[in-house]
Amino acid sequence: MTSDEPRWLTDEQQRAWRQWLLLTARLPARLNRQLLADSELSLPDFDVLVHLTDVDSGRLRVLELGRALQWEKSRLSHHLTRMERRGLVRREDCAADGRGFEVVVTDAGLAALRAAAPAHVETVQQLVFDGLSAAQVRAMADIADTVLARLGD
Amino acid sequence: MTSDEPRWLTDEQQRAWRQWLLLTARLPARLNRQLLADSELSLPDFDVLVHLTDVDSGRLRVLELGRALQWEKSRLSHHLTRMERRGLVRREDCAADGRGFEVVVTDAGLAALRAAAPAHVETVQQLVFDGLSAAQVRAMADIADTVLARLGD
DNA sequence: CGCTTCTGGTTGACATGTCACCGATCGCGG
DNA sequence: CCGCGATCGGTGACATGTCAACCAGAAGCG
Repeated sequence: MTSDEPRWLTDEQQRAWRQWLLLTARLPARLNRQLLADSELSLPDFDVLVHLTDVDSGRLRVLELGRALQWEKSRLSHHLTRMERRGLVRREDCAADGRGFEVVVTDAGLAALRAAAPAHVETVQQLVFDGLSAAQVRAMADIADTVLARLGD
Repeated sequence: MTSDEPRWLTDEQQRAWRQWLLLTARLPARLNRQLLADSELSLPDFDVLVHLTDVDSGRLRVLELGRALQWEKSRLSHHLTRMERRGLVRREDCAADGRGFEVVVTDAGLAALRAAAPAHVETVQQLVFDGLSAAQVRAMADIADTVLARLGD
């Protein structure tokens, strides 16, 4: 038996896979370009600020933020350093745990987010949701859920 | 009328969107890690080699390769330089057009691709397709087609 | 032919992301 | 209280990706 023969993709799968690869490369690139052109924020900056402002306090432990974004800690650390240098967020010592820090949105960060959001959301609407039926949106969420579950954590 | 009020995402859309963002961040990262662990290739390397070996001659104009991958030309140029340094591909002058180059897979590149492919395909199967129904695979392709069409080109 | 413009591709500076490793603190068992 | 592994987070070196500027050959046009 050739039981160790790889399970190659069927034509259907191959087509879906290649299209998906193209999409995951091009859509974020496009959104990033739109954000940079219309605001002071990059797409990663935007993500960080969205998650921070999701919470009332506008303040999150680095670890919590990392969990929400699902970023590696070193990536997050580097990015926070860059955002801190630009005055978008601030690190503050954490009273409860001497090792940790809390990340706080600054006024400038909040202002930048508010300025960037409308055009960004409109772009997402136009590029993605305007073309999809409600059923497709559900399918998209289901597919993402399924695969994310297989990725673990 | 507040006709310039941004069209915020509905809850359904918001959920689908956030899951999709997570997926597009984490799945490529995972695939890249698997490739690097099990072979000499990164995910971008793999993409380049797949497209090159798609053609019988194993040789493509830089421009053609760029179109197939949908990469920016400078990204492709940088990446080819790195791959050339590692002996995976070779640039050759193009007879038909003095400005252009042809990219050729080397024996080492071909060997690396053949060595990396089985484990990579198996990983894609396990993480993605084993969890999805045939209908979901079709939905995935349709969604990708639709959004790619809206991205233009 | 000679001039301009367009095109294929490269380069350098810089932003982003990853890996491997470090250092401090916490928390728990002895 | 001490010791020690686990946890929180940062750092440096490096790979990857982007933007803008550039250069050489091609192509159109007088």
